[in-house]
Amino acid sequence: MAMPTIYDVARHAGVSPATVSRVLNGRSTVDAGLRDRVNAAAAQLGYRPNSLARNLRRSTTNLWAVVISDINNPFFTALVRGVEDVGQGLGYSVVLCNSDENPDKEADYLRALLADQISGFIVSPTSRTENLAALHEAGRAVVAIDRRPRNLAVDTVLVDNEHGAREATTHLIEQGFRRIACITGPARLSTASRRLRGYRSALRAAGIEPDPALERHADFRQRGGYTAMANLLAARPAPDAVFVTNNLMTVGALECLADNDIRIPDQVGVVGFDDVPWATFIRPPLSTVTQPTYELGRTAATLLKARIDDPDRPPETATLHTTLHARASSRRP
Amino acid sequence: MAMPTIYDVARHAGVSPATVSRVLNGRSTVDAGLRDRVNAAAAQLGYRPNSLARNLRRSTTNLWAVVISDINNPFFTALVRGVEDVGQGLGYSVVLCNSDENPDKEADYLRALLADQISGFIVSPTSRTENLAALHEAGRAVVAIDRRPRNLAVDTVLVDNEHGAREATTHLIEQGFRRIACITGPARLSTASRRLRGYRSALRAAGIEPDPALERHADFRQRGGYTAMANLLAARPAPDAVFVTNNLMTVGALECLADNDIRIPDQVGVVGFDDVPWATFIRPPLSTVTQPTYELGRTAATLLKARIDDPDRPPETATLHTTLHARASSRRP
DNA sequence: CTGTCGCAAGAAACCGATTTCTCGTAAGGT
DNA sequence: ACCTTACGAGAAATCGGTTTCTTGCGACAG
Repeated sequence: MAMPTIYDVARHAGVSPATVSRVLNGRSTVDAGLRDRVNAAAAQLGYRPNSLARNLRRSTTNLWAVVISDINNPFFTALVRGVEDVGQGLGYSVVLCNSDENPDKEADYLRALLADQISGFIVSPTSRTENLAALHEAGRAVVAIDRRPRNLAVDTVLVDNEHGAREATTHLIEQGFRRIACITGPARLSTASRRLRGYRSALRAAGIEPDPALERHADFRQRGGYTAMANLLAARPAPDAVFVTNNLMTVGALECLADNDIRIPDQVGVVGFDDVPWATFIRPPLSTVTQPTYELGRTAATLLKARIDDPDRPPETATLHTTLHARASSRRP
Repeated sequence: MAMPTIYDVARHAGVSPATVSRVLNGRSTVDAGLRDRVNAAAAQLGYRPNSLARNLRRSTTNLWAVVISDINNPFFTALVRGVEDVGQGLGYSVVLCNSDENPDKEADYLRALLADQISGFIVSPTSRTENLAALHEAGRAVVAIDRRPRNLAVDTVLVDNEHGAREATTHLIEQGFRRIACITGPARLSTASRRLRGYRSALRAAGIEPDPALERHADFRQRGGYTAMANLLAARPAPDAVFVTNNLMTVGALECLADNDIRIPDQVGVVGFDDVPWATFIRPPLSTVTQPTYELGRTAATLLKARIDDPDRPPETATLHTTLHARASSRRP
């Protein structure tokens, strides 16, 4: 019932607890005979070290916290999976927290976790940088993911948002679309503004002046995408294509187009950012800019480990690349 | 830089650490003047108790572990969110583990977590019950979710799988479909077998003898659903409808039908188990049996708390209800 | 033969809280 | 006025490990 302690093992092997600790951690040379006796005793009793006690003494833990902004978004869950797989391999467990894009909730979580001796943080930061800055100043290992925190030099993992957006928009232009709209996220998030910038720069490169009447900021969720699309449909002259900068908003936009019996791509061409599992089998198949989500998580975890091992290394930004999958939703007949 | 300890607060307030502890936990009566001084000192120093030390002394933690079998499945992530929201309200953090439907990986996780003084476990068990049984025998609070563990009396949260499946199948029959196929999950999982049983019982109730040639066991993933569907299409006479018992396999089945240019519901009617965000806007809209996923998580968390507070209460099984959303994919023209 | 050095292993301190034990003071009863 | 009782608050033990300090033994050099 009660777990055996290191004292039980010591007594059982006829040595001191210090020696047991030394054997189990392999830090110091111990007589081979004693070592075997300790190992045998530990095995026999089914001893497992109490990590609370160990971590209290070492003042660290084997926990990582991942704070994401929307647990309902498959983008973030795939990312968590990447983090988890790497962490697991290195002996860390992952605590998952969902900030819901709410800076106060994020602050609550981080404040609580700060007291928990968590050894590393991977955060998709909300707009308010102070939360992350506080962690960083407290000397904790921090990696920002998906979004670039303003005015804060921490390790960061991003995708090349501007390039991805430019590629998507250029593709629409090449297909002959001219009045191309863009539904992007909250202006305060770098992800949203970079993608918007890429969209605009593609238009300009093709000699089309970006029209503010065709740009919408929504909330990166399904509902917001629906509303923004409905809103765009009322614009005159109406857009003939739309570039939607995340997966959930793309779902909303498609739902809106379906509700209004608008044919894709004849009446409106569509390209979405982020992959979705059903992109290929809906009719028409959906064109997407896919991100290496799982790899983003793995990269963040790797950077976090490097930061923990060497807190003084200069901060690094890893930028991964997106891939355009052009399918029928953006193809001019 | 270094976090202040209870000794710092005590010194600052001119009292003993014991008194600080008493004030902060509100367990005992303390002179109002001292109380205010302690609170002021704690606030001024920004004191947060070190949870490692607290938990070591109390020999418990404020951590819950949720072990799910597929983090890529939105069903499980919605569920985790329900757990997390309740846990957060009660002061628990949630550690997320992904067993990937692999009993060995599950065993590794649970063994590691057992040493971590985790105070509660919510697990969607793989087929091997021993892992869960070990936890239970070690006296830990455990709640099984989504699947009923064989031969193990622990708190369990389920949906009424048999009823949901019967309702879906009956609906297909009422719409005039006759050769109704079923793609279900691994036979060893109660979820899969119960849904299959509900399907069969609906057929029998309508005077149709279940045909083994129309039943397929796959792996609850997209790929498996695709293969099973392809396989079913080769059956002679071919099925005129299919009931798919989870969301990811439904995606695979739909993909397969699309690849083979099979019209839904004219050639094959479709009903899926589990909701998906895009059910309403694909053409035709997808009929689904939805589960109250978020509520499942909340219920599991509530049961877990009750179990932690009273380890001796008799095990309880909560069964939540599914809802059939009949849409165009299952409607005979 | 003796003094020094190295090293293995036990003893004890420590991490930072909570909780039990102890003591002193004030209140209340006779 | 004195003795008992209650209670508030400090001292010290405790949780279970790790790490530093100390000790004792054997080896080796002078």
